[in-house]
Amino acid sequence: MLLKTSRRLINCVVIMPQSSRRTRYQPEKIERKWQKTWQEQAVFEAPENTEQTKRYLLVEFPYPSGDGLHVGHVRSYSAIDALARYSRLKGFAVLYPIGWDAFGLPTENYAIKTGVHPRQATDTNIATFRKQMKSLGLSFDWSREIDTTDPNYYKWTQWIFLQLYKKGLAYQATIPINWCPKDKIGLANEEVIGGKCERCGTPVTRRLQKQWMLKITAYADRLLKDLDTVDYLKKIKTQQVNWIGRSEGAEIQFKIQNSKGRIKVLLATSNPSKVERVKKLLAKYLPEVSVVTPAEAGLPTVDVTEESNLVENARRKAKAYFGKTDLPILGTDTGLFIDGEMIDPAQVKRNALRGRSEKDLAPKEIGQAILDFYKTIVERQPAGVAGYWIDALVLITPDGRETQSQSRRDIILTRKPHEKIDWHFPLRSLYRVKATGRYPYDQTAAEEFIELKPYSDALCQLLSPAIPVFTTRPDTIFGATYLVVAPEHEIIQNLKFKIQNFGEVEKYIEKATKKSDLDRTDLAKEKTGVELKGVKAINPANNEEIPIWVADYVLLSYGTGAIMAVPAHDERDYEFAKKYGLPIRQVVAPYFTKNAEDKDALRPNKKTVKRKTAYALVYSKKKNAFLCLDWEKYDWRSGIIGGVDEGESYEEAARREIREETGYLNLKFVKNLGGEQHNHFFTTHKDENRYAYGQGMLFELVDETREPVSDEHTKHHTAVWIEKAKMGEWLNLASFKYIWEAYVSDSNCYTGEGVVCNSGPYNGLSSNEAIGKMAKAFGAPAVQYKLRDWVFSRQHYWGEPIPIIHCPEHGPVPVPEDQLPVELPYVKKYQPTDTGESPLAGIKKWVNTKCPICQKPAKRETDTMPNWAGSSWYYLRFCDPHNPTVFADRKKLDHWLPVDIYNGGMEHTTLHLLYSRFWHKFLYDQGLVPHPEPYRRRHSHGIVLAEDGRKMSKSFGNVINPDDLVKQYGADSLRIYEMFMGPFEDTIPWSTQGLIGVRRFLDKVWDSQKKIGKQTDAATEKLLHQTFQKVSHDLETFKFNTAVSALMIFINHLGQAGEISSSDFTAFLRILSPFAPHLAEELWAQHGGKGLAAVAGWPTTDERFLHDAEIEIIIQVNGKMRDRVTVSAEASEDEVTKQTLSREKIRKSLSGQQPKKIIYVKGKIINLVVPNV
RNA sequence: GCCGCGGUGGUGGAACUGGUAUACACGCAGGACUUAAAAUCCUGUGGGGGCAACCCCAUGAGAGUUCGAUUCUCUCCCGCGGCACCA
Repeated sequence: MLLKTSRRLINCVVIMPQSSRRTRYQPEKIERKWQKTWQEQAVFEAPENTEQTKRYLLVEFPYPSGDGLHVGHVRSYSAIDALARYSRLKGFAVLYPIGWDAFGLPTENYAIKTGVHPRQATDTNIATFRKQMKSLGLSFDWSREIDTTDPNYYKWTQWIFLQLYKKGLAYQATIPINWCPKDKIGLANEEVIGGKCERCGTPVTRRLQKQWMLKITAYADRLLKDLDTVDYLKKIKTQQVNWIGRSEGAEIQFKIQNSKGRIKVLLATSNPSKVERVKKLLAKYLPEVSVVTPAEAGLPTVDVTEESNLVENARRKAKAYFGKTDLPILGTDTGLFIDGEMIDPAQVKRNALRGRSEKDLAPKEIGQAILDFYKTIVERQPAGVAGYWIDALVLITPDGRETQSQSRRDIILTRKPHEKIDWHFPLRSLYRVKATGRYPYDQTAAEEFIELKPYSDALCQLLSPAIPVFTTRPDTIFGATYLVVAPEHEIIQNLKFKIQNFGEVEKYIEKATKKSDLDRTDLAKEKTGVELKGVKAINPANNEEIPIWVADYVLLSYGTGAIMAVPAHDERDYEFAKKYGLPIRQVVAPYFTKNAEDKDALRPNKKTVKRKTAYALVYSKKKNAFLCLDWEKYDWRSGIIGGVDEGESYEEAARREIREETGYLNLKFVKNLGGEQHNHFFTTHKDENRYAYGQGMLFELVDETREPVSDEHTKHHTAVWIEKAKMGEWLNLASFKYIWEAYVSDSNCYTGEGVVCNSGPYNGLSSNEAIGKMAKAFGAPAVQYKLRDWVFSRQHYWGEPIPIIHCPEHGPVPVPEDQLPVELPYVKKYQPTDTGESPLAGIKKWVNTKCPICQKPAKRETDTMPNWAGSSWYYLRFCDPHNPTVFADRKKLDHWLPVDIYNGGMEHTTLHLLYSRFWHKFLYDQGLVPHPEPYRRRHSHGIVLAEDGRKMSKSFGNVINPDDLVKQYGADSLRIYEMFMGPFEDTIPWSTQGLIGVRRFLDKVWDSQKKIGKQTDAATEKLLHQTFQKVSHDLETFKFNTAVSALMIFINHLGQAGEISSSDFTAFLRILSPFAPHLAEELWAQHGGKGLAAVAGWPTTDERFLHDAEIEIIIQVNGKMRDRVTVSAEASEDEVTKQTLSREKIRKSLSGQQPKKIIYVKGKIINLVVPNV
């Protein structure tokens, strides 16, 4: 109450002009008036049929929350508004639109809590926002206002989704999602705060759920590359680059080692001749596989003699074998089995054609459709399925025709269901089938089996798969001493029958997958894992058998979900290997050489001599110090170094050198330090280049027993004991710095580049050369991205329904475009269902519909789209917001696109920007938009913190409400203050005092009316033109704060000394109007401005005022400012020098000396250099 | 840990391309007006020394390059933002 009263008191004072000597302006009297005028005259509607150059300025459209406009919004809108108004004055045709990104969770949560329908809440919030924005006098083109929750808008959001679907870029996949076990609801990543549910704080777990996905990864490469073509703030680009996370390396296959008879498979036939043939083939080509017949496995024999009853046979087999045996099943004659599920071949074809008639399609298209359909079936399978043994009933011939194929078959296999599959393979094999007119297993001829190698390869892969591994360091492959696979990796399930400790492995997997993300990152820093006993992989570089481990430090979602572990050169692998006692083999040696400037730098014309060298650190416990050498002829400070003689080991050489150079005799070898290292430098005393390669070692001094050291040794260096604490500083040779590092960190892991060693024929290559060569030799160069596909499903009510209908027969079918939009039904309950489905699932009337293909009962998709959907293309709709027939008319898009300047919060610079760039590129590929990139330039404004430096938040009670500020100080003050507070991109705390300062400035502007006279005085005129220049430049470069300061400087000057003509005064009003549009407009009207200041044009700078006839030269002595001298602008260097030297002050500074050197920078500075002053 | 950005008065910040460090604003101090307060106006305001002219020091710390460094290079410290076992 008290607060309110005092505030009112302040208001009263503000309003009473008689109480102040300076006249003050009254914003509340003028602002509303001009806002009305602008609206009535439609001055801010984007002109389309003009000759003017267009400029499209865009601010992120807000989410109309219940809290109303935030001062952070105002910061962005005012600044870009200043730019928009400036651009109009400059003569551009400006599009500066606004709308509402209104779908989203807060509104839905509010609805759940209060029972107010989201539609109604949204409308209320929008009305508030609109009113607030209008009260600020923002020059938006309100005729183009859009709302993402308007069916006329989201019709096109849905339409774009369907285009993505039709191009195979939208698909369904079962993936782990964040799940709140208390609320029983799936959570988006944004709703998970610190591993906990945003609403109730329950720790989030993972749960598999079928979700719609968008294949943004297909655009990863272009999203990255095209960043070169746009002008974004550097940090925004970096964020995008990091998010996409491209890394180059190699994919390498590690085969699983097999041994005879280790794998047993069930042969799904009892036909004796077939059993015999298969056994014979397997014995020859896959000896590790042995076959069990159903009879041997105690399973019933299924009679499949009648080929005409194919489907029935398949069904019977499936019933008899699948799920009843824990052996993998090898081949059947009939039907189409996918992981035990029997699929009716006729149905396959029908589904594949998706309601299109066979007659309308070319044979090739039919073939492709069927193949595509197989893909979707296979890819739909959850992870962990062994592979797919499909007896295809449809064959495609080389010319693409479909043939009768009941007795033929094909194998379609996949390594990993959700990963890319070499779909070329089955087709190619089929060609061969056609060529020979036979198919594999009925023919026993070995050649034919070989000729049909893809089959045998595929079979091998199914039964003894390889593990693909991605690495950025193929040069370290000889050091790969074990493999690690992610707990969810399918290979583990595939190898189920080989893994001896499968129980233990399963337990580990269960524990690992149950861990939430929180546990996996924050807590479980200590690496854990279990070896897959009974299976080994083959290192393709050296054919060594290496163990395979499962560990959760390897992530399924990156690369291939498996790694080759190189403990010697990767810290994570090193840590793991140390813990579990796995072998560590060094294959890259660090390579040290000297810079060209150094006196030990290599001399190219000298020969290089190789020398095996021992590097020893000797530690004395008693002294807590190390035995070192201080070199006489060189600036070297090292440990003990010495060449290794013929027949000597490193240790022997080290012991000998220690004795010879320091005399110490009793030493204990402790361990190697840092492995092999290479040093390449020039030796002055030998006049040759030396290539010293060798091993660092740690010894401990046992006792002081010592023999005398010969003069020959002491003349080169002195033996000294250096305290442990000083060693790091003291050592200065790269070789020993490296050894010391290894000692201190107690790690022999070296992750840098160097020279390849212990790698057979590759020894001696630099790691860079080796990366290329080894990648090709043992695998294939490959590129990986961190970017994942976009999870596009939300189980919420308040979002765009995904326009898909699920038909039991035809699968997912797109809603025909003429039936869009699929409108959100009106409901009373928004709570999610127990099953984690969207609340829409409960609305039977809406869910149940007809299949667009067969008209039989079908169900609507109940998931809705995420918030990001509507905002991924809104800038397109602004070009043509009311078009009922297309999302935007192409001509209008051609006219307005791309967005010239786009501003928004830093929080949207990764996801939103990436998503909308992705959609835009997709639309570009479809020929629907004119450019590959939507935004030419992107800026981000900094956050406005509360006055106390914390985030503004209701709970802290430190929120600043723009409405109060407008009421108390006027919209113009608020707008200018938000620009003046600091650099646009910086986070800055709010300061109401600062705002008051700006208000004083506006009062001064108002007051300066009385300075209007007949003529502008010279100084004022000059400053005015300089201000035109400065303000223009600063606006273009987003330096709003200094633009405002330039205006203040001018007004300060005018208030103190100046006189100004009426026309110059109104010229000032024009440059003021982007910042304080209301005040400028009012004064403009009062002082005879024609029309509106908002469209009055930008004053031209008279260049004459930017250059002075006389300039001031700064005089420095030794770089320090001592005096200044005014000379004519054309003055020559000699003249300036003469004048400078004649000055009393300078002569005093020089104290009689003559300058040794004089540096003159034209028109700026003259610097006199004297030896000592 | 990695990547990016930054560190300038009591405070927000300014300084073009290496050339007068601290513009503009807030705050503070003193003064004017006023019975008084507010408002407004004037003056001062990085630190130290000096009666003064003027001098010295200062852009996170330390080094380097340069006639001259807030600006460029290296090392370190601190803060912010992003990513986080990314193979």
